[in-house]
Amino acid sequence: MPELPEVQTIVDDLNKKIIGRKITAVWFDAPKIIKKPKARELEKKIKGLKISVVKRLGKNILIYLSGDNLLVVHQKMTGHLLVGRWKIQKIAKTKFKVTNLGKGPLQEKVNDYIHLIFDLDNGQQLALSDLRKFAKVLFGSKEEIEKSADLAKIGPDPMDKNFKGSDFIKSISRQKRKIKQVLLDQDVISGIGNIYSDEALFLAKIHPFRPANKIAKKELKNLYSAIKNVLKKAIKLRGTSISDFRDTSGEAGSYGQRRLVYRKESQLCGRCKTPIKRIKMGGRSAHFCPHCQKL
DNA sequence: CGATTCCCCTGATAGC
DNA sequence: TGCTATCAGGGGAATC
Repeated sequence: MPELPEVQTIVDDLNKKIIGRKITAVWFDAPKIIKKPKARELEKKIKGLKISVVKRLGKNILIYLSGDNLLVVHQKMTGHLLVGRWKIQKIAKTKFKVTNLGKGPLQEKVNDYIHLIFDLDNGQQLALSDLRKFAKVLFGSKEEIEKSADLAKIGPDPMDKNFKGSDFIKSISRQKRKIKQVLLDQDVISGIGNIYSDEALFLAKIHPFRPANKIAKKELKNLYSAIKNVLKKAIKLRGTSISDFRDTSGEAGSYGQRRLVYRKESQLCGRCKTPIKRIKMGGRSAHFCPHCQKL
């Protein structure tokens, strides 16, 4: 599932591939993914706009367009932004078959779940694939979208140079909730999801269920470094593809092979050889070493 | 305030 | 074989 490193990989790709391109047409077959405005309206308004720059805000992909417009994509769990060329065939009243015209990894089944395509003025296309249809698309004036509830509350970015250890300690230590939950809260700190919260807590030797306000300053400092280090490493390796993440060319990332605890239940801890445990909290699962990570 | 539950959706997997 | 039930999971909303 795309978290900060995966989203950063997409943003970096897009900045190489689609800057300066004009959107010439829009196709969609799952209008519910487009939350704002209505799909038809988005189609009408976005045609002719030129892509100026792509940024990341938490796990959101921000595609800035001419005329001070902004297109936002949140990939949620199974969303993929892809650049390529596809052929669309109507196979029933509301059913379509999307086939990749290029070669390479995009031949995979990711094509079966493409629900939104932007035609670009160089013959390329920007496509949104999403098996679960949880992805979210927003479009409007830069001002309106940036101020919208979806983006306005998003907390500081752990990769931001201005986000200091002292800020992290301050915002975390006043929370009573379990530390894992706090790390997943996008309003407290943005970009971290299930994978990297497990990895960072393992590195910092903190049990995922420990109340955030019961963690010593020194441990929080370690956690701060752990988060930065693991995200940095994952960005370098272009993300984790344990689930189904792919970059804009359909290529997998390789952090998954280096992961320490995430989805490694009953495998042995790399530090102490204790079997890794998996426990549920709410609807999510936490993976950790019951020996190294103290409650 | 915090904690829990449901919902969105669909492929994979387990049980019968 | 083929059906049904359950689960995963980001994030928002509703409820306790």
